[in-house]
Amino acid sequence: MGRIPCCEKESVKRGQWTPEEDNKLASYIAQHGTKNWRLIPKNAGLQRCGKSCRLRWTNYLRPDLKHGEFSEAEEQIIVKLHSVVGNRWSLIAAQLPGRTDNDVKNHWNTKLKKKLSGMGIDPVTHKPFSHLMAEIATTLAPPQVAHLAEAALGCFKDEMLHLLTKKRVEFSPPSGSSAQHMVMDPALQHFPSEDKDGTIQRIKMGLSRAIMQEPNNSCDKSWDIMLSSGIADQQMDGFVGTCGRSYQAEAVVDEFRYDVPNYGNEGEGSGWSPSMCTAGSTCNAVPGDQLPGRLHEKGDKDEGEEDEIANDARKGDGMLFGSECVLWDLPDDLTRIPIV
DNA sequence: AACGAACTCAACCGCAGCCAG
DNA sequence: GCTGGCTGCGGTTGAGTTCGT
Repeated sequence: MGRIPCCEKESVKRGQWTPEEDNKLASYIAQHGTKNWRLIPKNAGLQRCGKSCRLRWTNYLRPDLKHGEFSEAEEQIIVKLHSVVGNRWSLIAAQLPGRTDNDVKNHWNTKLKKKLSGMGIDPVTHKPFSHLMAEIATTLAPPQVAHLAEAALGCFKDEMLHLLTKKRVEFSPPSGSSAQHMVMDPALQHFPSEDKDGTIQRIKMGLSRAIMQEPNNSCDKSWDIMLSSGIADQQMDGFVGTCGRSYQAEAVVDEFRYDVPNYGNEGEGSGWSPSMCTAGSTCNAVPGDQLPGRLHEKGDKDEGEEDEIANDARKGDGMLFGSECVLWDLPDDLTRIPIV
């Protein structure tokens, strides 16, 4: 037994609302309120489905709605809340007076997701991509890696493709860098980079290769995933290097950033908050320890040791230091990946 | 100037949860 | 406790607009 439809599809109008329809709906609701959406179109003299009326009212006609650009403060709130509650748009919108869940959802999908991706942060987990790559390559046995890699590929594919196809980066390792010693599998160098299928194939092959390799140098492996998949030289703009391989590509990070007072990006963007870290992530930042996207390992290092590693990282231009791997041209505390 | 690609956002769809009977 | 109807929610679509070549 199927559900009865909310209205007869043949007799209802669909698509854009006209000003006349808006007027009818708004004036009816002003008089009678929003009780029983099924009856509203009938009583208001509209050839619309009740659901359509409700949507029109809640997303557009409600007098308390704010129209226009999202402010930076609103964007910060969305990012912070999304890192905690995920795609619970109505919950997020409830914290933004005058904004609807549809507004928030659209803004996230069209703007904020791309901004985060451009910063090298996975908009799903709010962790740096590099951290996720490292997790894939280091923490699991090959059969599990295969599954996780497949899942991750699904999550990132769109962002990767977007960046890959939007802007091709000329890739020239700085002279004297260890990058010059890097050998790339020739078989992987000839994928047609503008072809989406080719791109997907490259990504998949890179992941497959990483899975097949011995897990003796996990940091190299995470690099190889990106390198052999063709991501590193085309898409990973702003990638400074990893594990003894140092590169400098054109930074793609735009005006939006997790800004950190006293942290090298002074004066840009607005404040970082530990709440931007995903719930359940490795982030254990506390107020006063405001480091962007930092991969906090509770109790893994004492302060002196941390400082030492941080200094080493600064000196070393993206090398492998002790048990951590510096992956991104972002503030170094953001990018240090503890190697499991 | 023309055309195609990319982007935006209003609207739709279908599922899930809630609640009254 | 079960059923049916209503509402809310999140994902998706597509028309209109803007941008790039």
